[in-house]
Amino acid sequence: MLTVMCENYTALRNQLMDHMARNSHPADEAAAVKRKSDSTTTNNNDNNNNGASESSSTDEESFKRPREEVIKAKISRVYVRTEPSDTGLIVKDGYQWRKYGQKVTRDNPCPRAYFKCSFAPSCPVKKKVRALVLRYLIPHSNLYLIFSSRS
DNA sequence: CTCATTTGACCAAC
DNA sequence: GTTGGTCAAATGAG
Repeated sequence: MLTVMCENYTALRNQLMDHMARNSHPADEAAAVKRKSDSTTTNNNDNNNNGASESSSTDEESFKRPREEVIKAKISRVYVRTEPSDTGLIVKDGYQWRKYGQKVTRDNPCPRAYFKCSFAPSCPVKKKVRALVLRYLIPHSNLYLIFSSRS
C-alpha cells in the first residue's frame, strides 16, 4: 500500500510540476532556478516524497523547505463530478477519510460533509463532499480538494 | 473498551 | 447580523 501510495504521489506531483511549469510566472521560474542551483550536493530530490526523505541527510531542510512552501502557497481546488447513479456515501478512492463536520446551508438542500485524511496524522489533505452529488477522487498531495456542483 | 461518527457550539470572515 | 469551516463532547458500532 505504501508503494502504491508513493507511486500515486509521484505521478500526481509530476502532473502538478508540469502544470506549474506551464503556468508559472517569471519570478517563480527564477526562484526555481535559484533553488536548483542551491542544491549542488545532490540531485535525487525529485525522487523523494516528503515522508520518505525524512532520514536521508542532515542539511536537507535547507532546500526542502522552500519547495514545500511553494507547494503550500499554491493550494489548489479540484472539482470532480461523479456518476449520478453512484449514490453511495463512501468514497472508494482507496484512502482513509475521517469525517469531522457537516453543515446544511440555507440554499442547498444537500448537507455538506467535511473529511480529513486519516492515512497519516500530519496529512493536510481535506475534502468536502456534497452528499449524492459530487465527491473527490484525488488522493495524497498538498492539494486542498473540494467538491462542488458548479463544475 | 476503543474508535469513528454525529451534531451543536464556536469562531473568523464577510 | 449570516455563513462556512472546525472543534469537541456525546453517541453508537464493533
